[in-house]
Amino acid sequence: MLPVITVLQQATAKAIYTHYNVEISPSDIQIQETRKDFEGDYTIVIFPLTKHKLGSPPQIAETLGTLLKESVPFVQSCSVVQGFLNLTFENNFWKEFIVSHQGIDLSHSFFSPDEGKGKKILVEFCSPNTNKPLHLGHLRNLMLGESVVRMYQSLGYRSIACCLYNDRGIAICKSMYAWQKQFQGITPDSESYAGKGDKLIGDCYVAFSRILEAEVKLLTEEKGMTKEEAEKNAPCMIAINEMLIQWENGDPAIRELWATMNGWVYKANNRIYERLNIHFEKFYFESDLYESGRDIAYEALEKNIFTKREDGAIGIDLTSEKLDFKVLVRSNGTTVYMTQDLGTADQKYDDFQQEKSVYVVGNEQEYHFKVLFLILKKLNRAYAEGLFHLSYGMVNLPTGKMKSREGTTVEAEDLMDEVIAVAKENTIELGKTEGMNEKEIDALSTILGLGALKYFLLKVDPAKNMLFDPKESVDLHGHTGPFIQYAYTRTASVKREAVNRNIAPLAMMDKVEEIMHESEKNLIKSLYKYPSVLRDAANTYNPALLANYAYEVAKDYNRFYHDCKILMADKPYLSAARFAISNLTGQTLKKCLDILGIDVPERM
RNA sequence: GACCUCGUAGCUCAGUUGGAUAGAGCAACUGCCUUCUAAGCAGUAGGUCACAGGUUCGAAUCCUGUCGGGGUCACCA
Repeated sequence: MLPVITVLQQATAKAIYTHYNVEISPSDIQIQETRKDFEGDYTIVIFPLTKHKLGSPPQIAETLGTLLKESVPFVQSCSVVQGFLNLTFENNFWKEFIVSHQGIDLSHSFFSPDEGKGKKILVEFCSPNTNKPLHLGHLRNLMLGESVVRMYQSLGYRSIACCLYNDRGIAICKSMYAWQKQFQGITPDSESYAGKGDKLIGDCYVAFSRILEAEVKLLTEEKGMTKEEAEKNAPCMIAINEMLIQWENGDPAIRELWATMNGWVYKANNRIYERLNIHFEKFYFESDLYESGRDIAYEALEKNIFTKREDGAIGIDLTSEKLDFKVLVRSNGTTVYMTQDLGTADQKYDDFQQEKSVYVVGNEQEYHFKVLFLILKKLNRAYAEGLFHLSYGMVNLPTGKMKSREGTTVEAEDLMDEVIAVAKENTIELGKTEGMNEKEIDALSTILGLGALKYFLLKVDPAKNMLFDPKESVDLHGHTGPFIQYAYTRTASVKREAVNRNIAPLAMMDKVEEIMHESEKNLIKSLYKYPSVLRDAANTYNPALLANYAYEVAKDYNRFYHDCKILMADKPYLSAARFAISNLTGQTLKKCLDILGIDVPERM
């Protein structure tokens, strides 16, 4: 079944051709949903056609309206308001949609079109350092990445979630050094850490900053050094640089400490991924890949794609692209961050031969990825066309920016615990927990709390910076995850109740005039849009589109629920129709939330 | 300084490739549970779409400039 908009575009283009003998591409016909204050379902915008000299807008609209009524079976009537041709569909069109989709589950092609079948997409996200705990920013990243994975899965793609650990380098050495100095013998299992190795590492990292501060203070005050000199010459800085060299030389003791401490972070992060219901299929490690681009650089130099500067540095001149000369191998022979990215990109393609490859990384790295993708294109990589940087904005707090050095970060897991606790409080307060045991209450609170948090992060356009208000993020009313979850539980409740009432399926011969209450029709129209919303959201890598759509459906359902008796309607066919609509709503909401990584309860 | 990006109701955000009278939620006020879950529904109030020009049948949307927020401009990651 073609989407209505496509059908109408084609029919309109054809009508214009037969009547005016003017050829217009169907995709140039502007069609939109009719605004609420006007009569109609879809509207053709006539103004753009005036440039083909077909007459005045009202004339064209009248003519096309008449022709469309004849050629498109489901167009019942039309009205012309200025340059807009409003089309009203036969109620049968909407009923047909409900009849043919009643009782479908999430594996139905309506929810899971297979247009991406045989294609692969790789999504890299989270990409944490191993020297501090995941924070609020990572949560936004995680939710975006996971949603993109699931959107493409729903389109039939083989969708692969991967995560690149930045597990080596000077920052890691800082935590290691501080542990040696101040945390000897302390492990995640020590009393104050309750198994949370990421917190221990984070504390080490902060401790290093303190050590450095103290040493710098000493050097500036007693030896009269400048701040820069002091930072360079502080004993702890000398020590970590030494440590980095030892690491690179494979010093067993250093490597062992490194592996142990990273292990603490992996364990903690894995627990968080698990709690968020996020599953990475593949982990990459910087420690395996950090030199992997060097060969590519030399190879490119041979092919004259890269050049050697007078000072010996190898890189690529991008001034013709209005960018700078980008160094990829330093004059001392070492590689830079982007060199590693070249190697990693090849590695990914070797592993998966994907058509599309997405990097979910904050917008501060836009320039980096612009250059990286351009270089890969110039290197003629087969996968270069499928690269996409899903760039997202910062998450700010009401108190200002998060800064790890100032301790104003919000740690991911603390936040998760908090939203769950608040959800629990609210649930109990509302008296919704009657008949539930403690375990069930906790399970529900988790679904609601995390649902609120996840939805809060996903409803905002990824491109934009957002403000994270902790109070708002645990809200259960209004434009929130729990609001949508609640609408779902209503559909579930109706379904349970239906068993007692012998609701027959809706049949095509059932009367239609009466089943088109306004709030009923609005809901059906919203449900109908699901596949095109999914496509838009996937094509633009924007889960917010789906998040806002789910809210719209939930709102429409709540109005429908309020206005129309579902199981207790006057006529059996009314109940049948409404029950079918209710069920399709339930599945749609469940599917949308699932793509957003949000669970639904069956009652709340 | 150069480049990128954002600026919509008191606050947080929607607003399709330019289309009709710019929409939600929160906060405030008012109604609605004897009925499938009121974590809901309905209503009131709230706007110079930062500002100034331009493009055109038509601009929150496109162009130019100004102001303001954020970001990036490494042989850092």
